[in-house]
Amino acid sequence: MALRIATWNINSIRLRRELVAKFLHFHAPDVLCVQETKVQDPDFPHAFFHKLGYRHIVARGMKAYNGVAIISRLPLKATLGERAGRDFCDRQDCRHISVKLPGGVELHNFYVPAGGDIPDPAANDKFAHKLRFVEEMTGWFADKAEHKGKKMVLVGDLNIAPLEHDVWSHRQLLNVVSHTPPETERMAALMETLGWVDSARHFVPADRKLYSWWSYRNRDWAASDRGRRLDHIWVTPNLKKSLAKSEILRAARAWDTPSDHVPVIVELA
DNA sequence: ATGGCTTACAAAGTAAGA
Repeated sequence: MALRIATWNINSIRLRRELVAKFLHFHAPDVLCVQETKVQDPDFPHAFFHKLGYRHIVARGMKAYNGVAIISRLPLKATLGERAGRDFCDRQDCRHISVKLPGGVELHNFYVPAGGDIPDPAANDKFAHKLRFVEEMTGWFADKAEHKGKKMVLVGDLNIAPLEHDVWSHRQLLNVVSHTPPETERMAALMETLGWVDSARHFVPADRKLYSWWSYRNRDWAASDRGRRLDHIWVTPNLKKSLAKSEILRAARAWDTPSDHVPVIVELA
């Protein structure tokens, strides 16, 4: 039996719930992880997704900013207690939520801080926060006692484009937040912890351009195609042989009133 | 020319995204 997992930075779940419905209808993931829901938990549109057959929802949101949720047609088990997620950098800013899926796969949904404009932790607190956040993720996943032997999937808007061809111009973006060496080096260290497998690059060679985000500010995003791959689905090595398919839904960037991110999907056999 | 746009919010201009 196949398991389809998707991730999508939705940039307001209330504003774009019809777009999510369209995605669920045509792409039928079993589980959808969303980021930037921008809604407090009591206001999450549970009933809307229940009617679409997605009756299992865990959400962790706050007013105006951030927020993550897992929308599923399979039963979910919370693994981290009441709040369903872990706090990073001593902030309760709703950037992580995790559940266990039927069959035992543990799923982690992250919204890593964007990091602001200036790629210097001394001059920019947001960039410092981003680096610390990834370091703390690394420390946590490096704790073998907690994670040993588990089948795990890590998804989300990680806000880092790690490889040369995960951005439209490696040379021009080396000093732009999302593709700087301090970020990509930390992401590599995070991947090392459990030997995480980058599912999109498992199917697409490293020398092919691959993006999941295009700025709103571009006049014609498709023509200029100045994208970055900021959204990821990683699996632990014990799931590598189950990887059956990967898709980045570029077409969703052209949907009416789109998010600036598009859905990323993985299928596990 | 990467910021030209988009979102939320004790609503007119901020803050934030990345």
